[in-house]
Amino acid sequence: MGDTSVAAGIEDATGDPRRRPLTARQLAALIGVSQSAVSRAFTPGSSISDDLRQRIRHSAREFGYQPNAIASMLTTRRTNIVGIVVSSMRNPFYPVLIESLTQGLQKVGLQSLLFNITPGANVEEQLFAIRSYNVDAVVVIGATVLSDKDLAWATEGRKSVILNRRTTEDTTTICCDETAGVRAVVDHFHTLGRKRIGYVAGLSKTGVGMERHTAFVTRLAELGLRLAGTAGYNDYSYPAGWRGALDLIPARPDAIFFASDILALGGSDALRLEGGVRIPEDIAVAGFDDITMASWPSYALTTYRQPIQQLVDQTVTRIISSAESGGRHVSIPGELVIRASTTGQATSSPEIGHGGAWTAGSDGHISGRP
Amino acid sequence: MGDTSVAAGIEDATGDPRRRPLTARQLAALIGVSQSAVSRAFTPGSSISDDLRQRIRHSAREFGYQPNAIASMLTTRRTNIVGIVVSSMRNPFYPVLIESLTQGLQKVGLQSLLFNITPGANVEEQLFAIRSYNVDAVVVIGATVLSDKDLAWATEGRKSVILNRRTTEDTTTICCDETAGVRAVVDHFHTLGRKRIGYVAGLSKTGVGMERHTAFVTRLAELGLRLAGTAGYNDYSYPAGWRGALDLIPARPDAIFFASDILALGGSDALRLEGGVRIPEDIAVAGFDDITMASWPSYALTTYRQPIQQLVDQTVTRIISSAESGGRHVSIPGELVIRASTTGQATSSPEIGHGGAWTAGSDGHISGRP
DNA sequence: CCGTCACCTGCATCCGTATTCAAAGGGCGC
DNA sequence: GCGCCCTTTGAATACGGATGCAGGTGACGG
Repeated sequence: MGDTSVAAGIEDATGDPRRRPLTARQLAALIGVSQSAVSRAFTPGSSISDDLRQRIRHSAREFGYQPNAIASMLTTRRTNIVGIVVSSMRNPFYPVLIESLTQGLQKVGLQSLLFNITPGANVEEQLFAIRSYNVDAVVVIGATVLSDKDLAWATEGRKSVILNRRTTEDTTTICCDETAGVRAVVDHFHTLGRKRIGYVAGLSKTGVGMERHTAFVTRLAELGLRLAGTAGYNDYSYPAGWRGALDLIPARPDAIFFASDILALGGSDALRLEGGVRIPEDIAVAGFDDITMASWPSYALTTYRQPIQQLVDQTVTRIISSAESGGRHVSIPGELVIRASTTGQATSSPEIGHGGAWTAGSDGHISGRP
Repeated sequence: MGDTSVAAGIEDATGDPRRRPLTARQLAALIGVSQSAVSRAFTPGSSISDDLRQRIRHSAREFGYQPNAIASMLTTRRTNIVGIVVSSMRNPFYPVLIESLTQGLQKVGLQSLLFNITPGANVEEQLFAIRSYNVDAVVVIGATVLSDKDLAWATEGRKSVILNRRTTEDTTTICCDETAGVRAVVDHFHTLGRKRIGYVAGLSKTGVGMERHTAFVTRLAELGLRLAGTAGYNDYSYPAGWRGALDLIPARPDAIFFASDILALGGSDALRLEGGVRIPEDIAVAGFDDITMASWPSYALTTYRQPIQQLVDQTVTRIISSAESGGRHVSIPGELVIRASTTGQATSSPEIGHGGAWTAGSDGHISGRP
């Protein structure tokens, strides 16, 4: 349980007795006030005069005092830490989501403790860790590795938000509006006159994959379109998309919807490089997520953009609000992004986000260029 | 300093008085032993009989007791938390590195607290946080946003490892052997008979970019090859690679070395889609890192693979060892991965890592396929 | 049979801060 | 001038577990 730590062998970094940081009591003694005063100087909303607070904070800077967050966690029973549970960052959608989430949390003074739950590994140990670290909230991203039971145990007694995953447990889940997204894509195919539509799926279990698939089949039926076929390899990855697309070729689809962009990228390459298929002339292709690469001119992938910022905002809001933790299912609409993989219209060159340009002569010297 | 927390407004998740978890003292009372005994039952290597330990741990499971990690941090002065400082996860190399690192740390019982330092943002606040959370060690990944001074302050008094970045401070840095890598690539170009080689750089300051550039120019000179030109946009990104590659076309290179894979991908697309260049017939292309996408058949990018697992292993080793924190520069060789972007030889289809295959009929029902 | 010693166990104390409570000080109205 | 109340401050205690120290037990040798 708690003693599996090989790091019990972690040792002190400095040979000499590491100078312990100043404590509130010491600082208080130095400047002739009480420890309480020091504590109050760093506690927003506490009863202390502006004058004293300024004086103490000034001395704190001078002597290098910083409140010990660990100690205050013990008394306040709040860690200001959010546990982020994730099972893989291989799908490019996740790093961006995690980055946004981390930054969103930072903005409100929360830190992110990352729990990487890998399939075969020490799942139980990690779940124990989540609990013993007393995180204020848990955000689960995908992580279909975890059973609903595991999930419930990990989030028991604390706020939690589940992103991009379904669960039968009574917790808040926040997702992009999968159904609307899938419909938008299918409708787009329909508008373009495509009749035989194939589907390449990702995971089939607790993820949002099932929903996308259901919505897809439903919408197809509503529009009277033909499901050319379905393929999937229980994995959201480029190779899975590659093989899934090839599997569908015999069914002669004129459009393929991939359950996620990363699948679509693999599928597109397979179609073009191995299948000899032209996109979108022979087969139109669309994905879901709008990862960075979807916008690369080499793919120009039509896709449904997940509203990352809003997903994050909602997540942060629910974490810092006092709302009961009971289950709420938030569904946020995304946005259909139409690119050449369905329309064939060329896309413009990518734009550089930031940073100045510079070039250098053949002598290798690099010089600035405004 | 410590009071900027908007999350001070974080509120209790449950309306009813949240049942506090069992404490060691309570458990001790329940089973008629002392609190010390409970503590020892969960402290490896402490003086306690096997019998008692088993009994206590058994009751702990029964009553749902778990040691409070926060409380033990206070007395042991060890958090078993490693701060991971990162500035962006946009370059696909980083998510994989972070994932590996997190898992490597987990294996030895360490958790990862993620600090996302963004350019314009609350850098100072984050640095304060790193210190006040008393992390046992700090791992800085890239993060050229931070000045050497910031770095020193954040890592002061604790173990630290800097990955993929240079610093004048006296800390351990662990990098792939940039020089060997660049040489391997240049030599490869040379072997292929390429004579006019261009270079597309990334960041120019504290990153490893300068080293790669220096090594490149040096090796070129040694082999008597011609530097066709250098371009760069102070950014490791696809668009930067795109524009950098286009900048070089007038110089008529027959090979281009990109300072990182993500640049190379953008560059390759620019060359093919906008420049009308054939790869590798007209221009051979190589990158650095070996990110996942480099192996995609659409790019089949020759590159120098960073030894991620070894970088992680070294990092973890240094963190859990008692070695003095003084500066050591570890340089680990990677591996040249030759693909079609230089040789033109076709690459095989991508392989699916895991997960079973399944397909479905046109009725939308998904069935397993072994 | 008693002394010695190794091994366990409990008691008391400490980690560094938040917070309750009481007391001190100041301002104000009557 | 006095009482009252509000603000500000310090003393004391709690948070939950780790650990030094001393006491207790049993084994073993002499």
